[in-house]
Amino acid sequence: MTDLLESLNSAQRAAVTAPDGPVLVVAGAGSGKTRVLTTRVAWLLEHGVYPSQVLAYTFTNRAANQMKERVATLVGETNAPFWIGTFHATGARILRSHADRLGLARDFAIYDTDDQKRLLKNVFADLNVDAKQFAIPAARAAISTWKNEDDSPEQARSKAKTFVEETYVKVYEGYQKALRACKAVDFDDLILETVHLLETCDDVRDLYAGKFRHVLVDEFQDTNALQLLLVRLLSSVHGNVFVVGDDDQSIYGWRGARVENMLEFEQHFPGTHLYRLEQNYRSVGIILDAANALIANNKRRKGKNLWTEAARGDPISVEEHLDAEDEAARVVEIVRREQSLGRERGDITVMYRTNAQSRLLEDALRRARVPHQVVGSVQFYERREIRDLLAYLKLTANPADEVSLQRIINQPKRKIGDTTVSRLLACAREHAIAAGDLVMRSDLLRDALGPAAAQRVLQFLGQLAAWRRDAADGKPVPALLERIIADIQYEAFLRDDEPETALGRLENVAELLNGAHAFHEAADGGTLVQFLEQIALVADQDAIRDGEGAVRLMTVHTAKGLEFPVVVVTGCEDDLLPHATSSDTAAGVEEERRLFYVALTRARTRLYLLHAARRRRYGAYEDSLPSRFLGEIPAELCERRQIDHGWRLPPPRTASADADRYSASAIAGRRARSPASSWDRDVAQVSPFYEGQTVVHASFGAGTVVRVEGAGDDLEVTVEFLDHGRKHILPRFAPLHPVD
DNA sequence: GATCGATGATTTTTT
DNA sequence: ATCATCGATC
Repeated sequence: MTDLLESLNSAQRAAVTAPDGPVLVVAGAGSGKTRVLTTRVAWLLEHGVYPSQVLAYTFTNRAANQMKERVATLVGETNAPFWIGTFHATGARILRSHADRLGLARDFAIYDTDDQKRLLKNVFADLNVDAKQFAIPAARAAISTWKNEDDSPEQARSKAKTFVEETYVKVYEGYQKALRACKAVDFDDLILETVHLLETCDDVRDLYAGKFRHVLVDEFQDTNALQLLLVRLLSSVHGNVFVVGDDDQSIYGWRGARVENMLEFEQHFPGTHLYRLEQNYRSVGIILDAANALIANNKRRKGKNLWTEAARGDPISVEEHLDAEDEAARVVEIVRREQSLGRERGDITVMYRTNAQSRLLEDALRRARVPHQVVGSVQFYERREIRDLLAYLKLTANPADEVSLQRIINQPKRKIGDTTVSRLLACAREHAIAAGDLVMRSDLLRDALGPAAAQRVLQFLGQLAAWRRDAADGKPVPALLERIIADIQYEAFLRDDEPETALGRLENVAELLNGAHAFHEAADGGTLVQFLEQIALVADQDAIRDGEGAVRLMTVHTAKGLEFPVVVVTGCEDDLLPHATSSDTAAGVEEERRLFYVALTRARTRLYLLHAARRRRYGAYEDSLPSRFLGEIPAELCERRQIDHGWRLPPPRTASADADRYSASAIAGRRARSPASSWDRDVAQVSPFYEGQTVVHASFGAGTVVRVEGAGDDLEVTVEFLDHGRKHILPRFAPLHPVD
C-alpha cells in the first residue's frame, strides 16, 4: 500500500488516508484532484472495502470511464463491480431496478431536452396555452428548476407569484402526466425520482445506504440541492462521504448547482475533516499567476493560494483582431506556429463561450486543411437522421412513446398528416392503450380515422409490431436497426429528400450502425433498452479521442476537468465572456469569472487570449469591447498585441467606419467606457509575422519567414523566398502578406 | 395532405 | 444570417 501513496505529496496523502466519516477536499485547479479520488478508492479497497461497497459520482461519463480505468490500474482488477458514474446514469440504474415501487414502467424511456420540448408542445396545445405568449424553452427551464429544488407541481403552485408562473405550473402538471403516459422520465427525474424512491421506501433506502459503505463525489461544487439530498440519503447509515471540489470552478449555477453545498459542507456533515490541495502540477508560473490574480476579484469564495514549482513559461498572448473572421484566421496561424515549434495538433485546444462561435473557427480550419475535431455542440445524436432512426428504436422499445411516434410516423412520408396523428393519439388516450399497440384494435382505429387514413396507419403500426416481435425475440440491436432501415427504405428516402446532403447523412447512418455493433460486442448482447439508455446518457463528449492528431474545439464548459499544453481562448469580449445575460448581477459576473478561470487553468504551457473588435450578431456587425477580465490579468504577465490594422487587413468594408473606429477619439472613448484597467497601458503595435510563417511578396513571390526584428514602422523581416533566396524586407515599404 | 414561400425568433453554458 | 414554424395554395 505504500506504493499507492508514494508519488503523492503530503496533503494529497493526508486526504487519501483520511479516517472514516465526512471528508471535504478543497482542491485547486491542477492540484491532482482526480488522482486523490482514484487513489482514495484504491486505498479503501486495500483496507478491506469491497468494490461493490463503493459508490463514486462523477460529473461526466468521460470522467467516470477514466476513473474506472485508473482504479482498475491501481488495484489490478478490471471487472470489479464498481458503481462509478454520473448522478443521472446511477439514478437510471437504481430506478430500473425498483421502477414498480414508484409506479414507473421498468422499460421507461429517457427524454432529453429536445423530447421535452416536443412533449411540451403537445401539452401547450392540450391546455390551450399560447406558445407565442409563453415560450416553450422557458417552460422547460422553469420545470427543470422546480424539479431540481424538489418542488412538486403543488409546491410550485404555492410559490408561483405571477400569472406567467401560474401558467407554467399548470403546464408542469400537464407535462408530468403526459410524460408518464409516454412511460418516460426526463433527465431531472432520474435524480428526483431516485430521491423519492429512497425517501418513501425505507427498505430500498436501507438496501443502498447499507450496501454502499463509502460514497465519493467529484466536482462537488457543481452539485445541486437534489444531489446533495441524495448523497445524504445514501450516506445516512455510515456517514462516509468523501467529496472533492473547487469552489472557484463552479460554473453550473444556471443548472441549479449550488456552491453552498461545498461552502456549507461542514454544517451538513458535522465532524468533517477538511483537506486543501494547493500545489498546482499543471501550469507554468505565469499562467497560474494570471489565474490567481483573476479569481481574487471574486468575493464569494473559500479562498486559496495555488502555487507551483514549475518554470515561469512564456508570457500570455493577448491579441486583438478586427472581427471574428480575422480571429479565426489567426487561430490557424497559431496552430501553424505551434506546430513549427514542434507541438502536435492534438496538444492544441481552442475554446469559446458559446457553441455558435465554433462555426467560423471550423470553417477557417477546414479551408486551411487543418485536421480538427469539435467536441460536444452539434452532437452526433442531435442530427436529424440519427434522431429519426433512434425514434424508430425508441418506439419499438416503448409503444407508448408519443413523442417518438409523432416524430417518425410520417417520416419518410406515409401520407399521415397532423389531423390523423391527433385523432390517433386521442383514440389511444381515450381507450388507455399505447398508441403503438392500437394495431391490435383496428376496429377502434377505423372508427376514429376514416378508412383510408386508418389503412395507412395500420400499415405503419403493422411494421412496428414486426419490429417489436424481433426485439422481444432478442434480435440483436444492430440487426434490428438494419431491418428497420431496410423496411422503411431509408437510404432511398435520404437520397430523394435532399440529394445535396444525402451523402453526409448516409455516413451518419453508417456511423450509428457502427455504434450499434460496438455496443452489441461490448455489452455482450445488451438489450434495446440498454442501448437507448446508453445513448440518452452518454453524450459524445466521450468521443474525445486521444492522440488523434486533431486540433480540438470546445466550449469552456466542456473543457472542465481537462488539460492541454496549448490553449487558445477566443471571444474574450464583454457580453460574450462575461456573457451579456449574466452581466447584470454580481453573482452572474462572478460565475463568468470562474468560467474564465476554468479556461485559463486548462493550459499547461502556452495560453492565447483572443478578442475581436467587432463581431456579427444576428447578421449585423456589432462593436465588441475587450473582456473586463483581461484587465484583471497583470500586464507584466502578458504580451499584448494589436495587429496592425492598416495593411494587414483586407480593404475596409466601410472606410469611414474603420477610420472612425481607430481614430484617437474613438480609442479615447473606449478607454473612458471601459473600467480602469491595465489593458490600455501598452497596446504595442507588434508584428503579425512570425518565424516559419508562409508569406507572399509582390515581386519575390512566396517564401518563409526566418527572422523578425523591430516593430511598427521599424519592422524588419527576413524571408527565405522560394525563387529569390534570402531577403530583408521592410513591410512598411514593400507589402508582405501572410498566406492563410 | 404536401409544398412553397413568408415570417419571426434565435444565442449561454449540459447531464 | 439562419432556421424553424406557419399559412396559403395545389
